[in-house]
Amino acid sequence: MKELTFDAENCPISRISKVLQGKWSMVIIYVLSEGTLRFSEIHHKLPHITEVNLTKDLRMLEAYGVIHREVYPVVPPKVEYSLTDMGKDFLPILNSITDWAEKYTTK
Amino acid sequence: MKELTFDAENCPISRISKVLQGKWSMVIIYVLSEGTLRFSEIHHKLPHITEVNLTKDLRMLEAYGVIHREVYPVVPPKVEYSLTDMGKDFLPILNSITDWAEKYTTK
DNA sequence: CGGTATCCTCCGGGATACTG
DNA sequence: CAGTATCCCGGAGGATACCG
Repeated sequence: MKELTFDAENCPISRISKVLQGKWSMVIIYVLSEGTLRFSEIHHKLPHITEVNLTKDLRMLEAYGVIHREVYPVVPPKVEYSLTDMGKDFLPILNSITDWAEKYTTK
Repeated sequence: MKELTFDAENCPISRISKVLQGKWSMVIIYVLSEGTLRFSEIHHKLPHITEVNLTKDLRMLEAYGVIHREVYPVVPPKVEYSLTDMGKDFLPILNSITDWAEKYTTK
């Protein structure tokens, strides 16, 4: 493995950990893996997260460049979320994590 | 991708997310990737984490089966930490995450 | 429809000091 | 050496209500 320092500046793990630390980050990425979704569609798939926190997490993922937010200036409002290339590149990792978790954890 | 439900009971992502949510979890796994380490050695490699939280995280990782804690009944105390098979299986994932973070984030 | 505003609680995580 | 014991604080995340 590569040699790393363990501060947020130089360590890629520390740098990206904020994204993965969110309770809902990975699940949001997962539901967006199937394609573009509107805010309400995401919320419908993830009813356990509140609108406040869904908004917060979506903005955070957007800030990190994982997802793209497209606003259509229509009435009623229409906003679509989709994975960026960065987000799509995370999908195989997410699959690995899922497999790993399934192998070693039990219901 | 597989079909999942998104509660901690049935969704492997949700089930394992606690492990990855910890600020230091992944870095601890990383430093243990090179081999067995004593408490003080881990702490030396990760000086930014307090002993309290290092202890807490180590116990959590142990509870999830990611690391093994071996206590030697000697004076002064000697405790060694190492990765379990589950922990070792996570290393390629950790590498992927590191590469992904390096590719898309900047210092 | 896609959010905000507000309030509240819990706990992750830091700082410091102490111990078997 | 390998932790505990306390104290403290910010912020994650939930609940509810409201808005352009």
